Amino acid sequence: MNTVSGSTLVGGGPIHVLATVEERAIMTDGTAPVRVRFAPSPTGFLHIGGVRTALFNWLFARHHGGQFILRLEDTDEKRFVAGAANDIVASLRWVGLNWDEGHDVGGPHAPYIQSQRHELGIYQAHVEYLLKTGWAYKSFVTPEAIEEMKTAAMARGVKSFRFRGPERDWSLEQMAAEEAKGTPYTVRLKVPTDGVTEFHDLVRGGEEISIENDTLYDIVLLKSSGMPVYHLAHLVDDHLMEMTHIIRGEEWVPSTPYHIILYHAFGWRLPIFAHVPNILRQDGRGKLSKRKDDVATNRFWERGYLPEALRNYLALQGWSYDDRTEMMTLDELIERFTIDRVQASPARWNPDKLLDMNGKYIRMLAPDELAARLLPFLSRAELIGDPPTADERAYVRQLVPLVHERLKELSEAPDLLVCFLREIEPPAADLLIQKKMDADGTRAALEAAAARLEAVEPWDRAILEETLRVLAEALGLKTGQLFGTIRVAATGSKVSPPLDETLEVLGRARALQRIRAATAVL
RNA sequence: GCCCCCAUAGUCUAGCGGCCUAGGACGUCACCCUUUCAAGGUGAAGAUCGCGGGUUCGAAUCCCGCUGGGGGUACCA
Repeated sequence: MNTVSGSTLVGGGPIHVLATVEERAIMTDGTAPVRVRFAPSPTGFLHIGGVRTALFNWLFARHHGGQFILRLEDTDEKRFVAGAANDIVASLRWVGLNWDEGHDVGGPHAPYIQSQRHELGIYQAHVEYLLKTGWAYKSFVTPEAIEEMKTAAMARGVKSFRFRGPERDWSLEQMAAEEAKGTPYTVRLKVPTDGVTEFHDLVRGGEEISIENDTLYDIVLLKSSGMPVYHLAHLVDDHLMEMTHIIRGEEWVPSTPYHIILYHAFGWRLPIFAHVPNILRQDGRGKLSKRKDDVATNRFWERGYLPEALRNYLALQGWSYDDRTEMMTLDELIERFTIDRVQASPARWNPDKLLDMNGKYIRMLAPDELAARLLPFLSRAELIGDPPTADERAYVRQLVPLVHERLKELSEAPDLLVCFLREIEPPAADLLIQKKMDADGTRAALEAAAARLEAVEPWDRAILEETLRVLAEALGLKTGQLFGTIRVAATGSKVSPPLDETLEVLGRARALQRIRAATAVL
């Protein structure tokens, strides 16, 4: 029996082809610690769908009082992107997830980065075992040759080509001889050619998912570079790291049979599988893609989304609690999240819903908190300093009530508040002139308003409103007409927070100066 | 092509044989509130539960077929 990194390589226990119903129950009844993982590949920014899968794993672990592990699967040398790991970590933390074990926090099963585990020889040792037991073989056929075999087979009328290496029946000696010649090779799994492979899925419930082995092929386990492929590496690590449940995207369902066969080959007990539904694009045509959709998690912050809103929305992509509860705190999600309520059918990305939820979360924020979250956006728009001065902070805090229930994205704040933080150009005459009014009437109204506002005491929104209402009546104007004109004059825009509050926060001097400047335009 | 999975309004979903004249949310529309925009309130439209067969006294709920959608089909994960 080989021992690798302190873990038993191959157990001598019984082969569990399927975890029994009883075992599945035991593994989630709290008597056995639940251990799940999120294992992203550092090939770019973290996809929003990845966050959803991570969230489900995390909620599952927390719900059952188990452990959540982060593992980096960087066995693809070609697609590796420097810095991606940092982005993934930052994105996960941003939405509020933490992990009990991982490359950055350590843990009893370190290392948690596959390239490092590869260097330790972990995968190679496991492959040796498969080779020795006849579950794998070295294949010297080149990719080009396989391609030729495929076209030839198709030409012969074979409906689907399943590659099985001619070396399947070679002896270890034959393989060694070929290897000695220096011929490059891959190691492939010797997949049974008959019978069926079946497994149970927590999300799909009901019957076992069953696949005819003759529709499978001999997958590569070790690339010619010696680097393991996902199918081998993730499985060895999941076993060594003692995962009890594998919660992953449904795109893995088709390759699960290979994994079952591998577990069988190693004589390991199966973990429990739960394939969570994909998130489809808005139009339903395919799953969200990095190329076509705005799915970079790290972009949601700058787009003005609150992590709690994104997290809540994501929790509802493929999972629901009941027929009406949608807004849930982290603790509520943990308490309520169970796999049996995860949907088997794909969800669809719905930006409108996310936006609505974000608005709701913004409205739930305490004013001080919203002010704090708004500062970076205002700084980025260069409306305040970076970092902001104490005066700027205080002023922004004053502005919060004006936009609090009007924001759906924090990123909208600069546009809404620019007129308070910057001087404005005098507005165009046609903007100032309200319905059923003309230039003369508008000028007269603004002049009268300026006169009244000059004298108002104190400069308080209730007084301001009352003053202007009285004025409107005196001028024979509708409140909407007078307020509209002053609004444009004071803010440069037809849309603004309520005029009384706007004037109050603007201050008498600036308000009057702007109204007078506008009057001059007419 | 082959294999696998899925199927309730435009979208997300509740429903797990009778509580359903199918509930909630987003979106849409109308009205109310109102100084604009939001927010909030009220209400409406929108689903013959994809289609066709069964099982059953009874089916959105169970079974089969079809259709449709999605996923997979790499020395990527």
